[in-house]
Amino acid sequence: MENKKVLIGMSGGVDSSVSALLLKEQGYEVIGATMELCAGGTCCNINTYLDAKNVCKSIGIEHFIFNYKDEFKKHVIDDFINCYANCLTPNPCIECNKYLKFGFMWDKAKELGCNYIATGHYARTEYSEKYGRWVLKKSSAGKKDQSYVLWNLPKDLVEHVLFPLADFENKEQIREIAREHNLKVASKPDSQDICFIPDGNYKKYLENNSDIEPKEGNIVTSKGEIVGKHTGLYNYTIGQRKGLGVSYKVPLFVIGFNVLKNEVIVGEEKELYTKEAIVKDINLLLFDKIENEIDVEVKTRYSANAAKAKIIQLDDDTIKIIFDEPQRAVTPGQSAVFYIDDIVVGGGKIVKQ
RNA sequence: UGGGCUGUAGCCAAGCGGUAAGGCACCAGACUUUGACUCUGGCAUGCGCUAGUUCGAAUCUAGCCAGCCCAG
Repeated sequence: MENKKVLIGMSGGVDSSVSALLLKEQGYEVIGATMELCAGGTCCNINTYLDAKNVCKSIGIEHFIFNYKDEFKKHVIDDFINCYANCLTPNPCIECNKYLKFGFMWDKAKELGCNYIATGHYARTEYSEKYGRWVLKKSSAGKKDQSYVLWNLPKDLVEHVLFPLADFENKEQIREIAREHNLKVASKPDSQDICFIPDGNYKKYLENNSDIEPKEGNIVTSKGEIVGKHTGLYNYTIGQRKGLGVSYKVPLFVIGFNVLKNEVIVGEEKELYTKEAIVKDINLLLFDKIENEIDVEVKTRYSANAAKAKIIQLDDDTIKIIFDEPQRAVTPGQSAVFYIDDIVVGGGKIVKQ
């Protein structure tokens, strides 16, 4: 008999609550799990647990709370701090998905005898005849699609992952379902900031939680002209325009850093475009290895449009991207995710432009 | 001290007699994994100062002040 037991990660929000409900309606044996990740975050306050527990109670499933604070600190927060300390712009959600949701939580699922793990992400998994394997795909949600933040989940896990929201096109439909079933979280606002920095003030967070210290320096143009002062390299990301406090003939954007001289380098918009990029720490989902150059579409930021490009695997851990058209603000630390049609080929972390 | 030039919002800058363009910065809102990008909206009753000419002046005139350049 098929094992239809699934552990679903529940954040106490609308998406994961409705996901649990849908799985139950589809005949799965559902267990809800809420991860305790950090004290005081939007993901981990007392209401989070209560909301999740209440939802589970009203749809009639079991609910557990698991403490992963240490793991979260080690794999997500420390990485986040490290990135900023090295002038990289991190995606903490990607680390959290890889290590916590689709790592430790999967271990827990197996312990509980589950064959599946589920989350409320807007993404899709399905078996592809063409490729002869389970694939991760974009959801129907268009702009809300979250396949980008899932590129780093373990390849052999794809067939054990369920995304009940795969076919929904917008969040209103999901809220509607929640209302129909009288779930109290139906109107809960979307989360958006980084969960462990609820006020969005990551500058203050870094200063209070790491060795990083504000160290003033010059803002210089690519030609070496000093145009202003910065408040510490970690406060800036490539492509940034606002908050420089520099007035110039044309808008200036951050185009790079000179770590040795503690300088932020700024330039005009056209200086933000690059034709090539190198990514490391790659994870390939669709193929085991990329033999030759292949044509894909690449997203270099969560909200960026996919751009046509060729990718070449240089070694086990490295891929070179050559864009058909130069791309704006390709930023070290961010993930590049490759797609063929709607299927996630894989991805990697951008190391240099 | 003579000669020349300049003085418009935090910065750059149009206007050159008809009732203050624009860009940058900044602020607010939308969007958002990013105080990122993008979008939308806001931002000089006043044009170095003081008099005058005029129906009307940032625009013309006089004096003054400040800065820059050249000469000494």
